[in-house]
Amino acid sequence: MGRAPCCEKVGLKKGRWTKEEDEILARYIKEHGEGSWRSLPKNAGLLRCGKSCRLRWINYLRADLKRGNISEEEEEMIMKLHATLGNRWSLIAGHLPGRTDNEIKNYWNSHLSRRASDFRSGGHGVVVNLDLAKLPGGGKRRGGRSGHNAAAAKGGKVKKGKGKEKAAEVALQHAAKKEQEDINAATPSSQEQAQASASGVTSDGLEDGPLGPSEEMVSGLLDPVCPKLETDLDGACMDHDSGPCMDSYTGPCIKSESGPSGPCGDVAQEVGDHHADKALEDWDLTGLEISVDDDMWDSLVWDYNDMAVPEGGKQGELMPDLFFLDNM
DNA sequence: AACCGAGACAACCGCTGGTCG
DNA sequence: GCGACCAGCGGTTGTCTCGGT
Repeated sequence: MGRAPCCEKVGLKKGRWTKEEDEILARYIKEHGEGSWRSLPKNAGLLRCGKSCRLRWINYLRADLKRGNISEEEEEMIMKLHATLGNRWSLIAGHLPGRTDNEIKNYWNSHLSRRASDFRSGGHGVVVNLDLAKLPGGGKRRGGRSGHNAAAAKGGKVKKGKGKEKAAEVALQHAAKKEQEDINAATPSSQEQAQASASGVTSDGLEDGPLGPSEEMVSGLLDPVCPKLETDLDGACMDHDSGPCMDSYTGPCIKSESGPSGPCGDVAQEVGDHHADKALEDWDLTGLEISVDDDMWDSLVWDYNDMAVPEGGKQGELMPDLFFLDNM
């Protein structure tokens, strides 16, 4: 059967919005506020679907939107956030005031993904494929409104985001820190990198754990409340029985790879620099009810490619810091 | 000047999760 | 507990613009 369409499509206008329609919509929202998108077009006298109105408002008419080119800082931020969040454009957009998910998504698809792809295809750095589909909730589409968003929709202004956004925030904080630390650090030799590569952080043969990590666990790792990893590991890397490398990486980033199941779900991170000795001092598992032996690691899929530094190339050229895996 | 292809961006579509009756 | 409704998300498609031939 399928569900009924979200709105009667008969007689509804599609395609580009006219200036008049924009004015009507903007005026109506100014008077009545956002929300009730389903009834909005009817009440406002627009021959548009509620969804269309919402999209138009969010992506174009909102007063707080920043128009114009994406700055280098914003671009870098997008790259970083994408490394952490994958194609979660709304979360990424949440960290870029005045930018919409649609805008960022378009920008990524037309600019950054190619850059990242080009960089990767040049054999630069290491690719770590983190299969978010293996994470509960991680690989799934995050449609729907969250509870707090629902609350907001009911009238209250509730700050968006919980675990994943927090994760992004912390990741960025650490990225900034790491960037400062790493920027002067000696670039490890290819040999060192090869050693790092040989440390066992590979994906083949990895068995999926019976249960993946809970979203709370993953978020918890990056949660500012208890983010610090502390480890008694001597080595920089956890082997793949115990989990992904917890070392500090810097390097170029990032590619989103489409799997057979579609574009979302996989985040491939290009990791160039492998600071075998830096590692873990910043991380503290204290307070997290997990251990490095936890099953959660088993469901992460790692795919190391080439560790070689591009000839004459500088690692970190494209993306000087990588933090998600650092934090893991 | 006309055509064509690529790039950029706006909008649509299908699906999802949360809420509510 | 269930289903309908709703808002939101991300992928995809459509349209416009611009540069090259």
